[in-house]
Amino acid sequence: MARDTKVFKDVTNRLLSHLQGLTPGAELGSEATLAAALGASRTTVRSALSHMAQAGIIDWSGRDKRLARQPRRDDFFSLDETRPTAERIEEAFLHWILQGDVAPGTTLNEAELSRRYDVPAAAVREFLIRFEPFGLIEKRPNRHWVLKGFTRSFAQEMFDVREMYESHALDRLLALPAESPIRQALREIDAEHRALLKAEDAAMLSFPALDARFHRLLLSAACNRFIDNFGQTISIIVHYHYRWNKKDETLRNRKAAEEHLRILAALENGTAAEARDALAAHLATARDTLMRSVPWAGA
Amino acid sequence: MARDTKVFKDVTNRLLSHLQGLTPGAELGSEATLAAALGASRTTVRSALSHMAQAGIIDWSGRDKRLARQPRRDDFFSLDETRPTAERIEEAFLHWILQGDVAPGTTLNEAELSRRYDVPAAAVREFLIRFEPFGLIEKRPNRHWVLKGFTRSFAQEMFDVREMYESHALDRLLALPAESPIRQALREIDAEHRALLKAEDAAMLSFPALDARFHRLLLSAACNRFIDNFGQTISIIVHYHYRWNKKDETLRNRKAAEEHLRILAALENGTAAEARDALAAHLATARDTLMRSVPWAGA
DNA sequence: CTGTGGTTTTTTATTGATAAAAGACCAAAC
DNA sequence: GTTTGGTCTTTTATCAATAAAAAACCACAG
Repeated sequence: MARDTKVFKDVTNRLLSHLQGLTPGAELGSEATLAAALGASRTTVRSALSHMAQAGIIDWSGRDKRLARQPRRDDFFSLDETRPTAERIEEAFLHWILQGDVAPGTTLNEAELSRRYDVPAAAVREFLIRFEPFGLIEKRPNRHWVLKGFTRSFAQEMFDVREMYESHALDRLLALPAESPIRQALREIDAEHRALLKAEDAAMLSFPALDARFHRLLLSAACNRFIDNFGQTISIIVHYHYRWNKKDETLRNRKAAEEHLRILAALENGTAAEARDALAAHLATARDTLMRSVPWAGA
Repeated sequence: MARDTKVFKDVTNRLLSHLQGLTPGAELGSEATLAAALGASRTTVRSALSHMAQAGIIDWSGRDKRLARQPRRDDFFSLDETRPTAERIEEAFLHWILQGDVAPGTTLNEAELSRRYDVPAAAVREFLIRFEPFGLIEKRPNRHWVLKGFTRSFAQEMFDVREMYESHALDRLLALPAESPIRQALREIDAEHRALLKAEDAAMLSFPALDARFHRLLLSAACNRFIDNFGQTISIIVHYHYRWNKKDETLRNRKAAEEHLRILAALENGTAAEARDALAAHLATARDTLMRSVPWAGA
C-alpha cells in the first residue's frame, strides 16, 4: 500500500458540507476556485468531484458542475478517517504516558506503537523525534527509545521555565495600550471566566480548555516564537494532566478561575505590582497542584 | 542496500588505536569486556575482530586473541566514514544556511539535500524535524519544507530568551557555595581567558569555542533540561555565526573575552549586583554584534 | 490573452524487503 | 558455577517500489 487517502476524504467531506447549503441545480464554480477555498490541490479536488459524480451527488461534464441532489449523512466519510495522524498519535501517546501506569525506564518500540495506535511507523518516529527535546523520552542511538517519566525534577524544571516566560510576557502585556488586540481578547476571556463561575459545577469540566487559552494568550504577548512554542507543549501536558487527575477537580478549577480573574482585574484597573503579584500567586498554586500529583519515587 | 556499517568501522578504528599501545603477543581480553569498553554490542566487536584477523593484525581462535603485528596507518578506516551522519548534516546544513546566500522562502527538497550531502533521506528528515521548533524552517504538510531565514525578529527573539535564561542561571550561580564544581570550573575558564588574552592575535581564533563553553557552563547552573537544550542550539548558531562573520573578528573576540572576565571577577570577589550588571553588559554587546550582521531586509 | 479543465510530471507518504547492530540463548571451558 | 564464545532472534536503519497529493504543463473556449 502507498499513502493514505486522508486528504481526499477530508476534502470530500468539506465539499459535501459546503454543498448542503446549496439547492439542486446550483453551479459549483471552477476547480481552481474550489481548490483555493478548500486549501488543497486541484488534483485532489478533481478526485473528490469525480467521486461525488459517481455517487450521483453532482452532475459533472467539463465546465458544467451542478448539484444533483442534497448530500445525505452516509455520503460523508467518518470523522475518524479524516483526523490528522499526528493528532491521533499525540492523543493516544500522551494519554498512555500521563495515565501513570507506565514506569520510567520502559523501552518504547516504534513498530509496536505503530501497531497499537494503527498509524504508520514513520509517523510514530516523527512524533517521538518532535517530543524528545521536551525531555520525557530519550533515544539511544542504534537502540530503542526510553521513557524518562514524569518525574518531580522534570515538573519542577518545566515550571521554572513557565514562571520565567509568563512573568516576561506579563511585563510586555503591561506595556501594551488598553486597546491592543490581546488586551481586548483578555477582556473576553474575563467574561467567559465569570460566566463559568456562575454556572453549575458540571460546567467546570470545560475549565481546562479555558485555562489553556488564557495562558497561551498571556504568553503570546511576548511575541516570541520560542515562548509560543513552549506554551503549546506545556498546554498539552497540563491539559492531559487535568484529564488524568480528577481529585478535587471542581474545587481546584474554581480556585484557578478566581486566580485568573484577579490577574485580569489587576491588568485592567490595578497596578503593575499587583498584577505581578497575582500572577506569581497563581503560578505558585498551579505548581503546587501539579507537584502534589507527581509521585515522589521515580528515576 | 541496507544500513551503513558506520558503527563497525568506528569500533574497528577505536580497537586499533587501543592495540597500538600493546606489544605483539599481548592478550586482548574477552569479547564482553571489549564490547563494554567500546560501548558497542558484542556482535559488532566480533565483526571487527574477524575483520582484523583477516587482515593479519591479530591471531584469533576461540578464547585466544593476540596481537600479531602493530596496526599500520592504512589499517584504519578514514575518519570521514565514521563521523556520525547527524553531525555531517548539521554542519553542512547550518553552514549553507548561515552563509547568507540562501533567500528566505526557499523551498527545501529532502531528496535533494540527501543527494547533496550524501546522507540517507531519513536522516535529513530527522534533522529537519528536530530543527523545526527552533524556528528557522517550517513544514507545509503534504508539501515541502520552507526556509524562514535568519531574520532580525528571529535573532531578537532568540536573544530575549537567552537573556532570560542566563540571568536566571546567574542568580542560581550566585547562590552556590564557592567550592561547588561549577564555580571551580569557572575559575579554570577564567585562567583560560587570561592565557588567551596574553597570547598573539592568531590565538584569538579559538575564542568561539571558549565562548560556547563559558555560556554553556553558566547555563548549566540553572540545572534545567529546557535551558540546557536551548543553550546547546544557541551555541551552534552563535558558533556558525562566528565562523561566518569575519569582520573585526579579533577585536570583537578580545572585547568579549574581557567582558567574560568582568563577570567572572564579580562572581569571585564582587557583589551580586555587579555580576548581574556585568552579564547584562556582555549580553547587550553580544546582541549588538549579532544584530549588526543580520540584514535588515527579509521576511 | 485570460480563465478553465484535461493531462503529465514531480514530490511526498507509506510500505515491505534487506542488512547492520543489538540482544538473547545455550553449551563448552575454565 | 561463573565466564566465555558460538549461534540464533529481534530490532533498527536504509533503500526501492508504489500510490496520493501537489504542481506544472498545455490546449482550447470565451
